[in-house]
Amino acid sequence: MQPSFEQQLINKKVKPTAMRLLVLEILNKELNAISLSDLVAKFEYAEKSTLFRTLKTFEEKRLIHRIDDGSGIVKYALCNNECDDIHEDEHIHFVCTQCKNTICLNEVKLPTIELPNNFTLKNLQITAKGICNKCNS
Amino acid sequence: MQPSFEQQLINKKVKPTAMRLLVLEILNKELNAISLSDLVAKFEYAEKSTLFRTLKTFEEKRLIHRIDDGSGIVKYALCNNECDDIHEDEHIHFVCTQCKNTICLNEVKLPTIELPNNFTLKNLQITAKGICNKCNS
DNA sequence: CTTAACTTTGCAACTTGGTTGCACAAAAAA
DNA sequence: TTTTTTGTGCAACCAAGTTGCAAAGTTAAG
Repeated sequence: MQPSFEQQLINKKVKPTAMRLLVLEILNKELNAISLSDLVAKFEYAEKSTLFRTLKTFEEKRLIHRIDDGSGIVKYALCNNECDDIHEDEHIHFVCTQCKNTICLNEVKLPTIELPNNFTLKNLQITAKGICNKCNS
Repeated sequence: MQPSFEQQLINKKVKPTAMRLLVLEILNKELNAISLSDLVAKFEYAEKSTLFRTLKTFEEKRLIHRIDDGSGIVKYALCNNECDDIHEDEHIHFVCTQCKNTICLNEVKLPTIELPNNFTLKNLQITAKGICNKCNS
């Protein structure tokens, strides 16, 4: 059974304020990755800086991970549970060129890449662009 | 034999102004991808908007390609010759976490990725992060 | 050659995303 | 309850990217 939003926050050592609960709720509802502006837009009276700091806290405490999908705008999505330890955002992101949504493809496994001599790989960031399942149907 | 800078511009149907020749020269010297600000910094008296438009023109006329390496800052690098037709930036970019340079790895071939059902792939953008050959030696 | 038409450049100004300082409110600790 | 810490709201700022406009430069037409 899913822990409550409040419990989710407590588990990650984040004090569950009203603001944070609201943001967490939105992130849970949201299937796609959202940006700070997206988030601001979901509130009637929004304080950008507070939301910014909320996202920052969530990221530091590993509730969410940051996504750079090549749009130039940072987006965020909830972490999977595994994020607890590694927090390496080790999955592909898909950007639909039609609906513009950014989706975490957790199930797709990362390929191995052969780098030239003397290059050391720390981490791979892959963004696939195309048409998503919803726009295709 | 390499065509002159002027000839390169004419070939791509770009009027070879003094400004553009200077920028092309810089891009040719530069091994790594550079941003607009990087470019501005290379001039004593620089007009950001002119350089911005120069890069834009170069990109439209396919002399250079745009790179989003996850830094949030757009960078540019000269196209290979093949860019004439496809202009799909079909190679991996490497970002060195030490020297911060962004390098086009033209020789590394792109992996194939299996997307879930109903996703159509148009294009893959891969950024590898780690330590580059220079920093490693 | 001279005027008209178009292109490029320089300058200022603006937009947007991201970020910070500061004071006040709220919560936790003493 | 008082002190200390933490969170929030507001204003302001920064950097990257971008645009409008007029002056300068180029090219084409008469």
